[in-house]
Amino acid sequence: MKKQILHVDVNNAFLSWTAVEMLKNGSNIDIREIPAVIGGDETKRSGIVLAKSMKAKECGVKTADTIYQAKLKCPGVKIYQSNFNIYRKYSDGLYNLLRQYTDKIERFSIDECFLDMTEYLMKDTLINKAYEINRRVKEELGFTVNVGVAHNKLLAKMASDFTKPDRVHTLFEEEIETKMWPLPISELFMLGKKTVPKLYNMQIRTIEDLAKTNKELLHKKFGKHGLQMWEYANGIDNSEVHFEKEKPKGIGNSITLPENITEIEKLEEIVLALAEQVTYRLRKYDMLAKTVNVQLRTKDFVDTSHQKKLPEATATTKEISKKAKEILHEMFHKPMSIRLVGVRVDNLVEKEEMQLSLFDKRDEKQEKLDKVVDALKNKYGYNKITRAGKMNAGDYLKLKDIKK
DNA sequence: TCTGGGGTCCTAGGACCC
DNA sequence: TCTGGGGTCCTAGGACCC
Repeated sequence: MKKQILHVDVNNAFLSWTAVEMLKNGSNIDIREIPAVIGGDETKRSGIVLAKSMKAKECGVKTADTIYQAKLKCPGVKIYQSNFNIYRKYSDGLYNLLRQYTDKIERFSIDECFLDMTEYLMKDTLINKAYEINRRVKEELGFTVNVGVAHNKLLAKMASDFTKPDRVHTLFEEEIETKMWPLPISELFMLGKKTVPKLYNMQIRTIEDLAKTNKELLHKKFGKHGLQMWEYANGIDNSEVHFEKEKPKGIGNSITLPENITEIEKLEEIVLALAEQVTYRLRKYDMLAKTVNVQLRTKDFVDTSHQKKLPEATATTKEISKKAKEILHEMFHKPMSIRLVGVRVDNLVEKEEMQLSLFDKRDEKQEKLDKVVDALKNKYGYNKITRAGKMNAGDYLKLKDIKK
């Protein structure tokens, strides 16, 4: 049986949500109506555009441009700082509205959802529901969404990306040739800036060109990715809407430092602070990690990462930060000027799944200590509680808006 | 004061085992 | 003396997404 899928995509999410919040707080300007962007903070060296208004887009401002570039392209553009607590609130508002239509919702990102509406068997009913969602979000929540209507997730997502904002688009199988095939390959989901030039060199320019390219040739040239791009170009996607809460596969935290660091002692403090955040989140999921990974970015934007297996799965700050420091020392073998430091854990397992053997070596005392600290953090907010020995690192980190 | 931060999945090479 | 070959685990890096 054919699935009935909707993809709901918030238009200029961060900017729209900021606009609605500002209006609610008594602002007399709607930043959706002026040249404006949501961006990081240049003084913290995180100055890139995260979202832009239509007027800013008309000047040529693109997502991920530097704030510096945005100002050049669009003199007088207004810059607003991002605030993920606000985004989470509006994202939840959208989710709660969509839940009135089905429980089978996948939160694909903070501003995108897939809905499995297979219960609405009539095609017209499905399209009517899409328009209803579009209208209700606008009226009840104050921002606009695009809704894509199709028989699989890929086509629904491609459809919601057609003309914006505030639109409903369908992309059923019989519409692929007219609506999707004429588009340039760069518009196809999962074709990024590395693959597109390679396809161009093969004289493949449109999605139709790709759809009609020999599948085996693509397989040979691009491996699994080649098969996937051929299927996507032909509108083939059998994936399910993953509506059940999924546990994360890895958890990471990284920070671009306010200035480059050359001393390993300072890096150690940053690594400890990052490991604290990572393990805090890990424990909130009731999970344990088997692998620790440290990432460094030099002043020249050269990224390296090293990872190591832990002797046993753990979630304690002590063991994970110890391993992270070990890795840091292994990586920092020559003078380096570091711009970004990251710590992440992978190979996560659920805590209950770990059977407690008689020879269990997990440090129960450390776990209890971590639990006390976590409870305090939950009560007073994350940044109120710091650990002795990370004061300098805290000086760097407290500048950032740390997400829970 | 040019270049974020959070993820997922895949690949390729080396180690190691039988 | 012409030294195979399959399988798994581990690691580093790359590509892509929002």
